[in-house]
Amino acid sequence: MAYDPYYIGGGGPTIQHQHYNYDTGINTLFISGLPDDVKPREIHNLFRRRPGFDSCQLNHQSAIAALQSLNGVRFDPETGASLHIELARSNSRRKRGPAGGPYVVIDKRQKTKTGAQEISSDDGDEDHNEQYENDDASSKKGDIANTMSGDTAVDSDGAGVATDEHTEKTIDVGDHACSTLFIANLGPNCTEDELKQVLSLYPGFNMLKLCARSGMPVAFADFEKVEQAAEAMQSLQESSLPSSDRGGMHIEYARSKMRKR
DNA sequence: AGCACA
Repeated sequence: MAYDPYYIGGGGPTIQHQHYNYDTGINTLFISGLPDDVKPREIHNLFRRRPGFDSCQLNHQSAIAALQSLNGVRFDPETGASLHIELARSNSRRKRGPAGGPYVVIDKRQKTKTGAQEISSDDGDEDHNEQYENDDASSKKGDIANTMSGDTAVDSDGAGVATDEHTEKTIDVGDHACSTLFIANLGPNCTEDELKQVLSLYPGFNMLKLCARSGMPVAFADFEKVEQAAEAMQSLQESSLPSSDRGGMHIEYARSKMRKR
C-alpha cells in the first residue's frame, strides 16, 4: 500500500491534510505504524480524549477530527515510530453492550492468564496533559485492555483491513421469535444478580427468572420487544459470565412469553 | 440439549 509521506518529527500532531475523501460515512480509523508490542490500552489512551471516542468507535465527524489530529504523531519516542491513520474501508461493528456506556464490554475471548479483568472505565486521570507523546501508557497500572479486542482496532501487521464484519443494521428476528429468552449452559455458580446485571445493559430488559431446580440452572429473561430480545441474544450468545466454569451461555428464544407479574 | 411462571 502506498503511504503518502507523512510527518515525522518532534512536537505535536501534524495536520496532514491528505487528499482524502472524508465523505464516506466511515467512522472507523485504520491505524498502522504501531509497534509490534503495542498494547490496547495505549491505543485507548491515545484516543480517550478525542471527542466522540466510544470505546473503539467514533462517529464520522469525530473520526475525521481524531484522524487529522493524530495522524503523523510520534507514537514511540524510542524508535521514532509514527502513526499513520486513514479511514478504514468500512466501519467496524463492535459487539458491545448497546446503549450502554463506552466501556460496557462483554469479553467473549478465551480466558487469559490474567483472568477476570474489568470493565471499569478506569478514568484515572493521571496526567491531564494533552500531549500524547508523553502518554506513557506502558507504565501505568490498571488495565482496560479488555475493552478492546485488538482484532479489529489494531491490525499491527499493517496489511489487513480494519474490519471484517458486515454492516447491516437490521437484526433478523427469526422464526420462533419471542420476547422472552431462554438461557442455558450457565455455570452452577451463576447467580440471578450477576445475570441480571448483564442483561440490564440491554434496552427493553424486563425481568429475569432463574431456575436452578433441576440440575444446572437455566434462566428466562423477558424483554419488552422481540427485537430487543434478539439484540441481547445476538450480543450475549456464547459469552461467559464471570461465574461460569464452562463455555458460553446458550441463548434461544423461549418457547413461550414470560407471564406478566 | 436443557423451557418455568400461570
